[in-house]
Amino acid sequence: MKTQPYFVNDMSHQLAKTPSPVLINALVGPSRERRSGGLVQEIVQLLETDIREGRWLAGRKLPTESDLVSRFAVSRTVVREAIARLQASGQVETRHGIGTFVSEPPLVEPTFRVAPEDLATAADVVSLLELRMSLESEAAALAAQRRQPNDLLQLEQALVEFDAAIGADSDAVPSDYRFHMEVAKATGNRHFVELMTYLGTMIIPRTRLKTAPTEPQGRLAYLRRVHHEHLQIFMAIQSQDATAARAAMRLHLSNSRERLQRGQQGSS
Amino acid sequence: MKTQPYFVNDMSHQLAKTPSPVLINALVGPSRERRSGGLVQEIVQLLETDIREGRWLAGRKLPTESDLVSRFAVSRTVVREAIARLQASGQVETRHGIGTFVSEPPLVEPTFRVAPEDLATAADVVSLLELRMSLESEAAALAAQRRQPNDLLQLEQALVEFDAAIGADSDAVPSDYRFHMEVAKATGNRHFVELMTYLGTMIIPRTRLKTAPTEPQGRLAYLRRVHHEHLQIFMAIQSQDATAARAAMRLHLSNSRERLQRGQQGSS
DNA sequence: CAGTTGTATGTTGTCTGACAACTCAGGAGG
DNA sequence: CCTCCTGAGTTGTCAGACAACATACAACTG
Repeated sequence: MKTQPYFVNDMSHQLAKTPSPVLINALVGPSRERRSGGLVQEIVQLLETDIREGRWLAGRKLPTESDLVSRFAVSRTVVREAIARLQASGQVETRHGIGTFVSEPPLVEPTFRVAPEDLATAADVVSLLELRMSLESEAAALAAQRRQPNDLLQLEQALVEFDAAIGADSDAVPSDYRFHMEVAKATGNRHFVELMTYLGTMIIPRTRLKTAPTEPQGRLAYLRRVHHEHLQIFMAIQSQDATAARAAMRLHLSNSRERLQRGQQGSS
Repeated sequence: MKTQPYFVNDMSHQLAKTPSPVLINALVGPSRERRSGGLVQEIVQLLETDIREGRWLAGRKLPTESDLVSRFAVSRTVVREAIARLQASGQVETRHGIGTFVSEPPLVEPTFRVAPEDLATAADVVSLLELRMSLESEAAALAAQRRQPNDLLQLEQALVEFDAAIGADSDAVPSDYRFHMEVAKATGNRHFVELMTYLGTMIIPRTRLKTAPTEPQGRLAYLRRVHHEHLQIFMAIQSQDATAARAAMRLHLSNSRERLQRGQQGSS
């Protein structure tokens, strides 16, 4: 205890300001006794709840910075950083020389998502595969009815690509994926494409894990079968036979499902 | 010109500090000649691009605040507010007494969404309806295979509800929606339920607009037909006839589509 | 009287300097 | 060897000042 740490001795100002956080905590409630995670965080939460509960509606609302300073008994620095956080999260908007305004609530768009945790077990993947079956078999039927010349071209190219990937012993998953995407595109309905794209990004990483540990000749036979099934789908689409296309796609995917359920492979 | 405006005369400190923003702009390039939207904003953008382009990867990375102060020739206030913004948007994370760290990229979860703008025309709604057809016809088939006793109960209840709504001349859309949801639930596959829920929130507001302006007796006949179609679906599910369930649902929805395309009504 | 200009006031933006709290590494002392 | 203390580095908070911007209103001008 020979030397006091650097600058401690003059405590006068500290005595003047220490009450502040305590005061806040008293107002907030007995919950956060000691500062946890910073003063700014506290202020942010207070302001957020005020906004969320509509105490200040959209429009010219927030008190001035100096108001907040005296209300919360913190320095302007803290108030400003808190406001900066609110700005960054889009809850308020401040205009130089005028004030800070509550912005319209972002109106959280509902979306369809599959949580990655929901793909942990094989059963999870199967249930997603069922969704794909419903989607893709109908897509195949629509594609058969509506395919344009260019669609056929793209499909053919995807088939060639897949075949080449088999021969080159390279990764066939991308070409596989592409074929299915081309079918979706051939429907002429954007929604099929977009939903397939989403499901693809969700599933692909999984399948790769499972296709890896397979003996070469087993893999080859498997890929040939997949290619053959793709071919059936393609021919049905080419001849504009919606029913056949639907059936071929359904067969293809239900084969995948069986393989997956047997715990072997999981590509589409 | 008797009194100078408030505090102008002493320019000494101003001369000392004015160079800073200019200096920044010189470094950044000739683009933003005059300050536009605040210094903080500038720094935030600079830091963001540095992060996005991986100049500092995840881990202990960001220079200290005083480093940034001298690098950008701005005050620590600005640097701190810039960092506060980055924190709020989750790009960095700072630990008291240690430093500021680039956090793992938020890994923007891909999602499936239908932009409201994409539901403007009747054709848009039809293309979404096609998605529903693919989804729900398969859902009906799966429901027929797997329905539990409780599922049948719920379906029945939805039918009764719909029938009551017809008689009471009240809004039948919710009960209609409920029936379709119950079918999805009966699949035992969460994904069908969730996707249907999403599509429902997306579509419902539209259909309501179109079903409103209809003459009463036309409305009655229409609802009776819908009810009958629902009944067909229910019976197929009850008797575990997957094929019939699929067909009935397909018929139901393609009827809806035709009505919609004729520009008459748009309920499911 | 009407329109413009100047002024006062209030607001947010930025700068500066100081101190406080926290963390870690390294050395003194057991 | 282990423990504790110290010191240096870093972020957190405070306080006060000045700058830039916006608005209302009085004063001036035609």
